[in-house]
Amino acid sequence: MIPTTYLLSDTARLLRKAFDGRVRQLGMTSPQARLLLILSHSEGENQAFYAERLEVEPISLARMLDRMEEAGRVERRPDPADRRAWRVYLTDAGREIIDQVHGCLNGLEDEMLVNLDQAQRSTLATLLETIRTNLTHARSTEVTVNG
Amino acid sequence: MIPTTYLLSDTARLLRKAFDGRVRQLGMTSPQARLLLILSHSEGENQAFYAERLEVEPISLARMLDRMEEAGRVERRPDPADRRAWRVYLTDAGREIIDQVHGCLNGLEDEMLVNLDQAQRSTLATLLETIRTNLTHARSTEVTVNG
DNA sequence: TTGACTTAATAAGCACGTCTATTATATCGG
DNA sequence: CCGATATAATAGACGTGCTTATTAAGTCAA
Repeated sequence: MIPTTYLLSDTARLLRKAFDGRVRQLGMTSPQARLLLILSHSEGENQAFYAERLEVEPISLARMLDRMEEAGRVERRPDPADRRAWRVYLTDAGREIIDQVHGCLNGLEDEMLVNLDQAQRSTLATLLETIRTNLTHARSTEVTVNG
Repeated sequence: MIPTTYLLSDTARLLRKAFDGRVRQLGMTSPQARLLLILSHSEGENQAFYAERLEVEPISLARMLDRMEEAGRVERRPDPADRRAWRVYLTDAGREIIDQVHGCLNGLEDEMLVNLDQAQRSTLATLLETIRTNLTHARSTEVTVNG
């Protein structure tokens, strides 16, 4: 019997691998692709905003931006109201590949959920949401398990 | 609506974080902890065996072993029948913390699955298994090596 | 035996994530 | 205004994973 912890992290690793394989042809990695999608809906915020959205540390986001800026997909512009902060924008080149990223993501989702009907898919989503909530609150709340 | 791909990778990241936090007190990381558990059941195999078990590349396993050997938890011994290979063993120090690692893992699993009854837990396991299988066979986009 | 192929392990270099520490700037209380 | 505190971003060091390439050794066929 495989512990659910292993099962979950294994599955996620395979997912990341599969997504990496797809978006690699676009010259990017999966976290970068995801940031691009977020930018396509919420452009012009500061780095802390995107770090929060991706649920990574600000420094991790900063490193990613360095590489994506170098690749010419995004650009930092100084925040006119806060000299500490940068505002992040898509470049034209970045904007042009958004559709392809969407294509990769949709294709992967289809592939991943093959053999699962609509009911199973929504059950899965619900279960994962619960676990995510459990893990998010794992630090603050000590919960006892009964039966 | 959050794509299931995101939901899954988010949840896994939180899980990894939570496990890291637990085993950190034992001076190790979650992949190291997992390798230790595998070793406690299957000791004395070569590196390729453990890489396969962890489903990582041999080089990733080698780097992990470097650090764990340095930490005095495992040791490499030359394979008497194959001068290319090393056989991997737990040290006494490594063996002594196995129980604590088990404790971390069980505690995490409980925490993660709070609010899910037995039926939901087994549904989750089944769904994740299906997805894992889907992703394992999702080599269509991958460059084929052997035709 | 020789030569081709495979396999075990490692090296180099990169992406991504963490932690801790640091710099610069905002903000808030007195 | 000033000092304490908080926030935005970055630097350094590290662990884990990948790809690609290399070395050494085993294997198998001619």
